[in-house]
Amino acid sequence: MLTQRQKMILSIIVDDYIRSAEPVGSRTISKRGDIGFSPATIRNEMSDLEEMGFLEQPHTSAGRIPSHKGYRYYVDHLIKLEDLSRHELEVLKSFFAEKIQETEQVIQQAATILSNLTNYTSIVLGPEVFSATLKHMQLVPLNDESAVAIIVTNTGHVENKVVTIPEGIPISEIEKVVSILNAKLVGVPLFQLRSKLYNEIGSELSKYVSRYEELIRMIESVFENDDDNRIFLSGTSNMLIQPEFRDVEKVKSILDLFDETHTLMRLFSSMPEGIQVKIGTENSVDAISNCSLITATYSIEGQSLGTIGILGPTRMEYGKVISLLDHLSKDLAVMFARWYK
Amino acid sequence: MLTQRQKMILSIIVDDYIRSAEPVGSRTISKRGDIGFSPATIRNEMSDLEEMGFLEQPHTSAGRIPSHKGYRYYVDHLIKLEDLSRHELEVLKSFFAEKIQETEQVIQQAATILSNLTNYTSIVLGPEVFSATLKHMQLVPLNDESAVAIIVTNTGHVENKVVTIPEGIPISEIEKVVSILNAKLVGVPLFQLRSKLYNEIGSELSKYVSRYEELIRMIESVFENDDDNRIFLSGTSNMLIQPEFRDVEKVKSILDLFDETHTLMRLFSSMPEGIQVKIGTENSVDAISNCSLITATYSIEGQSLGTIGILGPTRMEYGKVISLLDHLSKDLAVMFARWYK
DNA sequence: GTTAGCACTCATTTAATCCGAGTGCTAATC
DNA sequence: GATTAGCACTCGGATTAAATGAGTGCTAAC
Repeated sequence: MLTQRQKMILSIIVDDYIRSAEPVGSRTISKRGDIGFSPATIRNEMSDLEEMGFLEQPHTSAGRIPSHKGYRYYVDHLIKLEDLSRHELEVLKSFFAEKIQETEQVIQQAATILSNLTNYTSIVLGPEVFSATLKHMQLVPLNDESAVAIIVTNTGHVENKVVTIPEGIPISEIEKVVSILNAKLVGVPLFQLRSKLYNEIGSELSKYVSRYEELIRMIESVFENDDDNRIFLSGTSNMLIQPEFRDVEKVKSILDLFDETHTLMRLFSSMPEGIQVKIGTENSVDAISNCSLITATYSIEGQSLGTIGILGPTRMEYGKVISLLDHLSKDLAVMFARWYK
Repeated sequence: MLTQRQKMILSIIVDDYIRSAEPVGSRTISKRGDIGFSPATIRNEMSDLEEMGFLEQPHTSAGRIPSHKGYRYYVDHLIKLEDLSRHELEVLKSFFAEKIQETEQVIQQAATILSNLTNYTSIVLGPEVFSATLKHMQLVPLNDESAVAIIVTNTGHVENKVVTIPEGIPISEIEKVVSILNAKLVGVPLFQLRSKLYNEIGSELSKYVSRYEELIRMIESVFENDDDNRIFLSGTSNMLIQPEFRDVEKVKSILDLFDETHTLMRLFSSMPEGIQVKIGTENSVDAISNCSLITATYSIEGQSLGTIGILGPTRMEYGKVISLLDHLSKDLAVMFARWYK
């Protein structure tokens, strides 16, 4: 357990280092008006803090910087959440004042706003389409072999896929199937579609349509939604303005990661609900072991829809970013709730 | 007009500099087996070439590097197009062997392949949807106020947009409009839709539907397609591996550009047909004044559909990249031609 | 026209030195 | 016992100086 004074010193070091990116020395701390201890005292405390693993020293004659453990303690116990600035509130307000109808646009914009306000990289995972329910489905034949299958959800989201029509099945038959499906499946959440398709619809179809298995397999392929384009990045180049990444070698692997949508998806969809702070190696992805990732989920009625997040150096403005994510995620939740009503 | 020997020397300098990124000296050139002139002679020629503006010297005691004008002359007169390597052919072949049905996926993959094979950044503009013709349109009501409008083209492309339904117009009426539109507009190229809508359809509609102007305005908004998501990048971080961009300051503005989809769209859609090479400041965009951009359009029956391109340092492997783009653009053209048949 | 020779230039590398921020320890002080 | 003043010590970074060497331009000879 840390003494009050140790906490205060740790807190000052973290704050100072976040601001300046320079190791913090005992004199600097001592000179702060509200301290009232000499550098020597501070040094003793810092030495203890280092021994306990909260601080480290880049080299003997440098000041101290927080270790991962130090950041963790700071985030868990010492952090002061900052209120949003007038400007930030302004930006958020005007964002939600706009009447946007496209989910994709909203998400893209949210990402842009986050990266602009923080000067870090933002990563936003759009609302999961799975929990939406089927509003309408349709098949538009393109030619003899293929057709576009279209699914519309109650949230206004449209998924489409080009499918190959099983040979020798007349269009009329397919249309019959689609109209049966529409009658049976409208209102069903997408994630239940596949099981319903097999369990309840299959037998039903067999009455009206020959060779329904092939058709079902075709339709099933439509329901396999690809999540990959749910993810949006903004401010990727902000990574470069951080002094710790001034060296090209060190950013390269991070920027490479940004190209790997799939890894990002995996990383993000594994984030638990609420606000999460992952510091350095707490992240499962190697490329960002020198970064911190803060995420917040937005949800409707306890059901998490998607995730917004900020990636920056471990030396990140935790207080500010957490407040911002908290605020925005709640606003997004409200907005989607109204939207999906 | 350059003498044969000057051309040879310029060519060697460009090739060597492209390979090594180091200024090329007279001794290096002289030592090449097939030259047969002493360094002194080469120096005289280089001095002349510099005076003519084809070469420049980073500083007095350094070798020469090609100027923009030098690269231009090289590309216009000296370039040796390289045949694709076995490996490159292999990759392209297996790409086109896959049966992919989604335009978006094809384009994304094409971008990935380009950046992987070249180690530069690739930028790909997907097929213009404008030249496709309308296959089907539909309106799916979500609730009393809004609906999803869906357009399917003969190429299997689906555009959708959430629209607000003008107050007090019953669904039945809207459905009537849509069915009229379907009857009249199927087969019309998308770029003609808006004019047709006003000139031919307007008067027709007025017979059946009251307050058709509002409806037309609503439908028109659906036809305003946003091009912004036609563009795909890959290998953006490859910019960092170029020695000329080892300095973070210099890449920052380029990476920033990659976030500005809109500028990229403008840049790309202004590219003329065929293969284009823009060297350094020939590019209208400031951020890439130290880069070269090579683009190739792919087209069906003389009608250009989209553009594939490679962005790299001016010190780019022109011969290799041009061959690759040429090859891939033609393959894409064939593929889409068959696809759209 | 070509080339050998030579003086000259200048970025880059290496080494030597200095500087100062910061530490750890000890002894004196509160 | 906690705090602090004092001091020797450490070490990265900046500064300077010298050495290196790749490359040039010019001139005179071939």
